[in-house]
Amino acid sequence: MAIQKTLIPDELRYQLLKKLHANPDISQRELSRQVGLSLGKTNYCLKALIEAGWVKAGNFARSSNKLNYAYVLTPKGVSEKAAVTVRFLQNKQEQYRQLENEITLLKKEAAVQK
Amino acid sequence: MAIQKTLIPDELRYQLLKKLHANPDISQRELSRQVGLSLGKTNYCLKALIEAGWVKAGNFARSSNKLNYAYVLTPKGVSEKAAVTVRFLQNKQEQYRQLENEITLLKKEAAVQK
DNA sequence: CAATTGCGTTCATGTCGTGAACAGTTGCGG
DNA sequence: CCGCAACTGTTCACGACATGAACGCAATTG
Repeated sequence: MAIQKTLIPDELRYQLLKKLHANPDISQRELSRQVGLSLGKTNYCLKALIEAGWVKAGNFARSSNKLNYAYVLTPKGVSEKAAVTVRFLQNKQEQYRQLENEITLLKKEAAVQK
Repeated sequence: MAIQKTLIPDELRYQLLKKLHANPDISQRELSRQVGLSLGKTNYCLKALIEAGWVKAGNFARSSNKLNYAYVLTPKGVSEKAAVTVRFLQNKQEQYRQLENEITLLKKEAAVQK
């Protein structure tokens, strides 16, 4: 059986690409803080984004620092960011509709039990 | 350090109390199917509901069957069901508002990137 | 030239969901 | 009566996964 690498859900992908696009010169620790992930998971996701070809880890900070990479979105990464934003939006809108239904149902229940 | 028993979130509590109230004579397997839980977790949650005094496991099905309990809501269980329904509703409405905000933000982003 | 700081990376550890397996009970057909 | 199949609640070994302390390295500071 082929091993299925745990793939990053849209929500995470969206937030990471958004953060990185706005601020490529950011450490994994800082990124993990801003997105609310553990350091280990951030590292894992970042590698996945790089392997997917959406992000490139170049080192340009202060005179070619070996560490302290800059995580820049590739052209593919930019279009993926746009795509995932749209997908994410549609998802949210679907959730929105479902919530509407659930709320009206809940209101009825709450009224009955009062 | 005191061991913190994993407590059942409102959503689960709501769904379980609702199902049990509508149909007390239900097996754990059937309940797990309807609510979408694993058997093990269903068993765990049921015990928690019983320990909390919201549900009583009496055996009344076909001539005092030793197994095949009936899970009936206690008076406390009934009022908790009403309470959790209201809490759950408020929660959903809060989510609803947050989604509204997120969606408008996402729409802007999607428009910019187009 | 230490010492400190910050970096990316690793991985032992703990947490938690899962469902196959088990023992007990009932109902049914022979 | 007596298997036997079909159900029940309960358990627990297993796997999947998140976590963050620890490590080696580079750059900066004193």
